[in-house]
Amino acid sequence: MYAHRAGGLDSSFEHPDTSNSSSTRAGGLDVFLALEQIGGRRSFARDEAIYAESDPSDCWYRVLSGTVRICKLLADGRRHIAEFCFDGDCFGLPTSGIRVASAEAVGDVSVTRYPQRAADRLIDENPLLVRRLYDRTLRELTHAHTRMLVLGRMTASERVASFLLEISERQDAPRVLDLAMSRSDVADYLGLTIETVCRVLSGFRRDRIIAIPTAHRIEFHHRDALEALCET
Amino acid sequence: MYAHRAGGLDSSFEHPDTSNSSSTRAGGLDVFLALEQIGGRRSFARDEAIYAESDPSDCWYRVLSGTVRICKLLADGRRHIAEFCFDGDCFGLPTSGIRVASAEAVGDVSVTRYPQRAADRLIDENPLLVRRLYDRTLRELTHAHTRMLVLGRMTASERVASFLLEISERQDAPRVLDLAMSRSDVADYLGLTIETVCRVLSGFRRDRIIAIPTAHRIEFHHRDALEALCET
DNA sequence: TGCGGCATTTGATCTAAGTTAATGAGCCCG
DNA sequence: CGGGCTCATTAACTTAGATCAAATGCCGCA
Repeated sequence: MYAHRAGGLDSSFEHPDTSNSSSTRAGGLDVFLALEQIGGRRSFARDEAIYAESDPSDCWYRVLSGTVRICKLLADGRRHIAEFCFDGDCFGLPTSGIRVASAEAVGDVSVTRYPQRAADRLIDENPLLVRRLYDRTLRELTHAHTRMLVLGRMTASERVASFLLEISERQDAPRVLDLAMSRSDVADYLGLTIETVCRVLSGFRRDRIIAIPTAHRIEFHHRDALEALCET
Repeated sequence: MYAHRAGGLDSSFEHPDTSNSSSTRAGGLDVFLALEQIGGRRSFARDEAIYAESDPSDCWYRVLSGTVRICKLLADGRRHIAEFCFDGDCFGLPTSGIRVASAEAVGDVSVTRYPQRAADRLIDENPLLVRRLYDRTLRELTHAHTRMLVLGRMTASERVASFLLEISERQDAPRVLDLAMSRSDVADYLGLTIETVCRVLSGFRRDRIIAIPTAHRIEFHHRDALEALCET
């Protein structure tokens, strides 16, 4: 249930033929190359804002390296992280003309920036591309539904277990996991507090399910125990 | 923050020209009419399953009347409702070939059923239609992100307030609200228990924010108090 | 190498919401 | 009309996780 790739465009870009769409192949790779052309590269330092909530939304992004967090805030400062984006993931796609969440660099990050107008033109001209974007978004929606189940119905241990497994799958790291984000980011992603995240991790270590050589590195010793915790 | 329409296809169908897409108008209404043609009508009784988790997924649906709930279950029976679908909302759009959630009739429901293959063919032939579906899904994703914030970071009162406002906006009922769903559905939608939902509603009534003439009818007396509770 | 500051961890208490249990209110069907 | 459903409500008590508080450890930098 933690298995997914939130950013599907990456694979679509590199291997368009793996799509199960029955779309015409006319245009082929050119479409995606063209999209790459119109993107400009940007870099952001740790904790820097890529865009803020309520900013006008005139472009979207794709992560080249590093990790990005998508955040929503409540008036009193409570924070929720909707998503972490890794290499190849897209974020900031337009819904209305206004950002409904902010995007921040977790560590140093570089991204490709796609101006909305140019991308829109390209999208309108290339049915295949919309189809890809559509399929990708549908997959993200599925992931969002899984996240809701986690946030709405899972215990602290189950949430942390599902987080570790999710990140390890997305980073394709079955044995050791390097977490770019702080405990506070993890807590805000899981709807918990820093202290609870620490306590659960310490518990897993005590039970020899994981090892924590440094705060940001997790070694999996009994992945099956984590999997058992978040069985649907 | 509760303002949205999860099902955008309804308006797209009826008023395609309100789209902000710069797509060619070639084809116009015909596209949507064609989609309507391939749909067949189905009816389901209260609590009947429209499809189940892990079923093969070969069609999708649009609500004609009644309310549908999209559910996910954990192994031990804990339930989460990802979404309620009302008139005009679409559900069950394909992500993989397997259902990742079940759909059930909250009350008596009638829907249009679109066979996947025929709809896919139509979609591939009509860029405009994909574009609409894409925009709609993007809007749903935004709604999902808001729901995550609710589930991850809001208190019981805030959750219930945001629920009442969300449903009242989606049903376009600013003064009185007829809830098709049970307290248990509401609880599973909000990540709470039945008892907590009752307690919060009773609290709102005690504070004269709402009246509850019958269990399934809510009258708004101080909508602003509810809005204040879920200010972002 | 040692110091300052921040992030993480651990421990002690508190509380919002869950659990358990009893009661009330519709409402269907005989 | 009335008994037996199910669903909703209210109350009493418990608890998972939050909050508050205090180490501990680690990393950058002089």
